[in-house]
Amino acid sequence: MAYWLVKSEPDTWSWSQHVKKGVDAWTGVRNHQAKAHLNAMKKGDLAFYYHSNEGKEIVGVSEVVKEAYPDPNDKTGAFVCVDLKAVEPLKTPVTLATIKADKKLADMVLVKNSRLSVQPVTADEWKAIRKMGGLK
DNA sequence: GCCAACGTTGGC
DNA sequence: GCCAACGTTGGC
Repeated sequence: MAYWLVKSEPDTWSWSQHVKKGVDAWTGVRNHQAKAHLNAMKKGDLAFYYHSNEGKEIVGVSEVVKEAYPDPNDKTGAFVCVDLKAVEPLKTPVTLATIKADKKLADMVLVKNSRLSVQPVTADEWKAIRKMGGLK
């Protein structure tokens, strides 16, 4: 079981849209590092859902329900996407500022390489953020 | 194959 | 809206 963090601009695709749809394809990745992470995702892995620009906070938890396959929106066929299912929202969103202020989390990829849209999260980071978000 | 120029992302 | 950081492109 691995943990991830995926980012979306709420303007484009927000958590509430994700929840409404239930399962949706995580498309639009056009970066090779992010692609490598998508390829590493396994069915049943969990991912934090992060809102960039608006909010700058982790708002929910999603589950990988389909492993990487070619992105239907990518004409070149070079990039992939996965299917994610909305699992549960955080009771309290965990903001970027909060993460930066926490010693345990200050070296997360989210802080170090904020532009990467799909990132690995360690088990420790996962637990800490769930707790901060008000989940068991 | 190097590197400068450019475009995009995302925090502030 | 600005700008720093990063990735990509293209000239040499």
